[in-house]
Amino acid sequence: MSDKSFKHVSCHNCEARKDSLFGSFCDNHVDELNEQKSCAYYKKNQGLFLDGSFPRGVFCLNKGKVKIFTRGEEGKEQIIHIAGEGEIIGFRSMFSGDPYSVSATALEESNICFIAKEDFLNMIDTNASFRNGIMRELSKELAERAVFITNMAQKSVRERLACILLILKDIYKEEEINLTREDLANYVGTATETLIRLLKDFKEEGFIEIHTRKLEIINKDGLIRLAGN
Amino acid sequence: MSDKSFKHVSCHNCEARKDSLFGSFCDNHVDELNEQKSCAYYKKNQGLFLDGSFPRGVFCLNKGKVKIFTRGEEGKEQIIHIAGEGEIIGFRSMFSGDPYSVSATALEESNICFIAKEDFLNMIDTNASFRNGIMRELSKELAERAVFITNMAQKSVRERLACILLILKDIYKEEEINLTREDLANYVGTATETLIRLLKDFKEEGFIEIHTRKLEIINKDGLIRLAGN
DNA sequence: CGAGCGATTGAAAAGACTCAACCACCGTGG
DNA sequence: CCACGGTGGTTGAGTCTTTTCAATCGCTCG
Repeated sequence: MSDKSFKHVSCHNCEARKDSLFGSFCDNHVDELNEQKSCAYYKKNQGLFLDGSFPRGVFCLNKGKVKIFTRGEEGKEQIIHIAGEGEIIGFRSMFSGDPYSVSATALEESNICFIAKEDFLNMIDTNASFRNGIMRELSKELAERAVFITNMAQKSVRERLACILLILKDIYKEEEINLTREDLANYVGTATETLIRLLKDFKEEGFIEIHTRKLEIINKDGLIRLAGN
Repeated sequence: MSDKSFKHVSCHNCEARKDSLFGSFCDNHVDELNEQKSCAYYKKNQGLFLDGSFPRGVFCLNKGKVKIFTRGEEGKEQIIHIAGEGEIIGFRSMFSGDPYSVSATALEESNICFIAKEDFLNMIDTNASFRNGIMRELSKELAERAVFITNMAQKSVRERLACILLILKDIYKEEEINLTREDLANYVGTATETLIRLLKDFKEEGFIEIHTRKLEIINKDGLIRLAGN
């Protein structure tokens, strides 16, 4: 219903691909990838997949941002990760045979390609270096999540907010961070009201600037000191 | 220094292997595995590896329990996982080339085999079904950790304790749960004192029995209701 | 028998959440 | 062009959970 066709990006000159796990593909493989993938435009807040549904393939983010989240008992979202350009989304569930354990939703207008499970698994089986890249990625994420767990368990909300802002800085690069207060709170793992109060504190302490909805980090080192890891 | 030689267990009749990722190995592969692995006895509190050091291979737990943990800023442990019999430990870091992001320590007297990185990676490359098992395992753990993060972020300490007790029940099976209060607190992500108070509550509410240091779950359904997921 | 670690308890303080109300901006329809 | 409704943002007050600190207890290992 919302598949307004976006420009079909070729994998060959896809900037995002170059830093991605597909980056080391030789021309032949890129050809193949380019034929197999389909391209779609996603509106803000449009879902890619839902927790509990069965995966049919992986998504590759050409342009935009996507939040990966779970839902707790009362339906409250917990954001686990925000994917940026070049990221492959949903490949974890390609291997387990289980339904998705997380949901994914576009945070802004995004251009996202899709590769069918069969094609993806075929790449994994036949391309050892790609496979190793995927395994490395799985391992890295596992390590990241261990740190995340530790932060959640041991840091104050204030420290966690500093951590998350630094992570977001890396994702948004030179752009301003553009998330609803609720999404940000659901990433930090706190109540929206608490988050708002802390943002105000951070502003007063000169760590950030608030441009209505968007955030700009103006004292990265200060945040690093505050975050403490 | 503490390598009191334990009985050398053969992979062929290793009970733990049968439920493990090595379980589907054919006889030839088991032979090979058996020759490659070395076997060692670990005392309680003896470390397998430390965060930051470089992995030289993987560990396979024949008998005992091993805690996997990180350390937060002030050195406080956060337990991420407790491994039981049949688990392969440390294979995540085989792929990334990075040093360990977590530490591992035996929680009780354990018998643990070791497989050199080279041999392990060779198995991965040559044995597709084993490889798939490993990838499935990586994915499963990723999913588990997403749940863990959500629990940490959204549940009260009381609910988290219920969750963790249920997880421990699955690991310890019919045995009583045998952890220091501090380890348990570091798993739940709370202060030791808070944990002790909650254990007392749980006892008074008829969920558990406390035998000095050991815990026994006597109302699993109650805990499930309390944990709420 | 004594040292020391792990377990326990109490009291006070801090951090975070909830609830309730209010504001501000934005797009819509009249 | 303006009033209206709605969503997302903000603020305040009160409450509750959880932590911290300090002290005590009890068991076990040399």
